[in-house]
Formats: sequence, C-alpha cells, structure tokens
Amino acid sequence: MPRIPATERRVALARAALVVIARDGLAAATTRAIVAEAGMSLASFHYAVPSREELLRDVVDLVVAEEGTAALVPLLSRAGSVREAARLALTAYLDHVKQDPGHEQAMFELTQHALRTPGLRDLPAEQYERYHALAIHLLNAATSPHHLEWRVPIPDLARLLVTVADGLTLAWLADRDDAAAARTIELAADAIALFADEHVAVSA
Amino acid sequence: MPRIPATERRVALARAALVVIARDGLAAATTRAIVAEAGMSLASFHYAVPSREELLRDVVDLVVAEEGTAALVPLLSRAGSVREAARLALTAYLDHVKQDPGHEQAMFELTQHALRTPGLRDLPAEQYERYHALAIHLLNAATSPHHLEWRVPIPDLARLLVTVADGLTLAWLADRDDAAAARTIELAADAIALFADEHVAVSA
DNA sequence: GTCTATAATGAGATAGAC
DNA sequence: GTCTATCTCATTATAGAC
Repeated sequence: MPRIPATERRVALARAALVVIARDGLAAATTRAIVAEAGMSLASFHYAVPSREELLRDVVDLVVAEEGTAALVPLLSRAGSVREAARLALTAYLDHVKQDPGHEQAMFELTQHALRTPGLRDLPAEQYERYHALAIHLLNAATSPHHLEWRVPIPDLARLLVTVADGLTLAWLADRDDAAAARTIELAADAIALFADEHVAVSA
Repeated sequence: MPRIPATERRVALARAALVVIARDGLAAATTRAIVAEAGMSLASFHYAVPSREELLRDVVDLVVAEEGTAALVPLLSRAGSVREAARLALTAYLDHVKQDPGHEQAMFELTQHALRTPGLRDLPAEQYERYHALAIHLLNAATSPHHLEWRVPIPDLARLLVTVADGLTLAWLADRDDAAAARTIELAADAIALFADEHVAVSA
C-alpha cells in the first residue's frame, strides 16, 4: 500500500464505513468489513483512527454535512402551482430513497446509534437542524417562481415538511408500497398548499 | 428457580428483552443482559429459545401485537372540532412518546433490524399494516361525535396520520424540542381538518 | 508508515452434573 | 428442568518486525 496521510485514510475509512452500513447495516460494519471495503489492512485502521466509535462519529459528521436537496430546487420553478411543486418535490425525494434504500436506512440506524451513545448524543439534533435548514431553503426557493407568501412561519412549515419526508420514508421502507406512498404524497401536497397564499399581486 | 414451562419463559424473555432494548438499545440486548433482566440463568435462555435471533422475532411479534391507541379514542369526543380532535390526539401521542422515549426508540431499532435480517424482512410490513389499521380505527371513531365525513379515502388519510406521527417522533427524539413539536402538531391538525367535511346534516 | 501476528475481551451456544 | 462451567468464535485493539 502506498503512503497515504492518516487524515486522508480517515475520511476514506468513513466513506467506506458508510458504504458498508448502507449495504449490510450498522451491526455488520465491523472494523474488518470497513477496511475490506476501503482496501486497507486492519492495522491501518487503528493507525488512522483511535477507535471504531471515533470513526462512527466521523460517519455521522459525514452524513450531517451532506448536501441533499439541491437537486430539488429546479423542480419548484417547473411546477404550475404550490400543490404541484410540493407533489414533485416529495415524489423526487421518495424516488431518491427508492434508488438507494440502504442509504436512508443507514441514516436512521446512525441516528438511533448516536442517540444511544453518550459521546454522540447531541449529533442528531445537529442533523435535524440541518434537515430543517434545507427545508427552509426549499420553501424560500418556492416563493419567487410562484409569487406566493406562506401563511405560517417558514421554520414551522419546514419542520412539518421534514416530518412528512421522514414518515414517508419509514413507511415505504417497511412495506415498499409505492402506490400508497404516492397517495400519501398527494394528501401532503394538498396540506402544504393550504399554507400558501398564491396569486400574490406582483408589485409594479 | 421454580419450574416454569418453557413457553412461559419464552414470553418472559421476550418482555425482558424489550425492557433492555428500550433502556439500553438493541446492541446492548445480549443474551446475558436479557436473562439478567428476566432473573434467569443463561442456560435457561437456550432451553426456552433456540437462538437470540428467534427471541428477537418474538420481540417484534410482541410489539406488533400491542394495542396502543385505544386510550386516544375518548379524547376525540371531548374535542369541539376535528382540528381540536387531531391536535389532542397527536399531542397525547407525543406525550406518550415523551413518557418513555426509549420504548419508541426500541420500535425504530427493531424495525431497522428486521429490515436487515432475512428471516424478519416481512415483519415491518405487518407492523405498519397494524399502525395503519389503528389509524383507520381512530379516524372512524372521530366521525360520529363530530358528525363529519372525510373528503378523502380513510386508508389514505390513515397513512398520512401514521406518517406524521412517525416523523414527529423521530424529530423529537433527535432534538427534544417540545415547542417546535407542538407547532408541527398545530400545522398537522390544520391539514387533517382540511380533509374533513364538518357540520354534516344529521339525518332525521 | 505498513504489515503480520497476537493479545484481550465478550459474544452465542452447549455439555453434563444434579 | 435447571444449573455451573466451558467451548468456540468473532470482535476490537495492540505489539513488534520490517
């Protein structure tokens, strides 16, 4: 193996760990499985990272920092109404989940793990703060193309949006019922449109 | 230890396992921790249950069979409107989560575990079918005291309700933000009321 | 810095006395 | 049926040669 700085090895290990967790679950993400995925020897692991727990912290940091919803913004301007925009955004999100279900499961497993681990206990709050910020960004992005104003505080609506996305994901992971999930999205889109004032007069 | 039939030991072990998982997490629910909680010897475990995996199946069966929302029905008739009924029901549900957060976390952990385990892969679907049935029951129970009809299919609305409850729980477990959760409930209650036709004429 | 070899621990499961 | 004692294995982590 060529000489690679320990810091680079560390991020490579975190990425490999995420791959393993997405594919086989958190319980299967042993140090051996992780180094095998990263193509390193077992000893390299502890040279680069003090412990497995430390690496898991890195993994959580990694997923918290991920972008995520940037791809959804262009969809919003293409929609003819708020209802349609909400429908498209949620559908696109669910499609993303369907494309790689293991990755979303990995998120939930990492969150639950962090909640149970003293040193990581506060990371889920940051994770959800990030989710909420992304949803706020999305709601703001929807205002201009549709000339609308939200009738309720955007942070509150953002949290509802994240709530729906999470719940949608959990139920779909459990029963894989595409049609039922699509109907949930229809209703959720109705609900979100309820909170929008459309047809706001364009200022001269 | 007195002589207890193996079948009784088995359910006792499943209950003990659920206690351990709620308190310390699934990863900490080793056979040793479970028998300690149940007050049995380690050997009794494998006399009553073939393997740890088999017991976890029992635990999932256990939580799937649980009642859950029966306590929410009386709330519905006490409310003055559909919006109020939804608000009270969701608030009561979240209070229940707050009372024993570990138990709800245990649910999520067991679901994720089942999804990753070949033999248990289909159990989450049953679990969510049960959740949805409970929500349907709840929505039906709301019709008579409020003289209302739902403007959308009840199963669809039920799934949305479960979606909101799940998402609400996940976010609260992560950030423990009571006020934000309460605001999410307010918006969700508005949304649910949107799907109700209230003041339906009482037939003579 | 990187490897092989090996501790040290804790897990699930079992043997065999009583 | 129930117990103590033990087996076997996989895990994290480390020692020490190169």
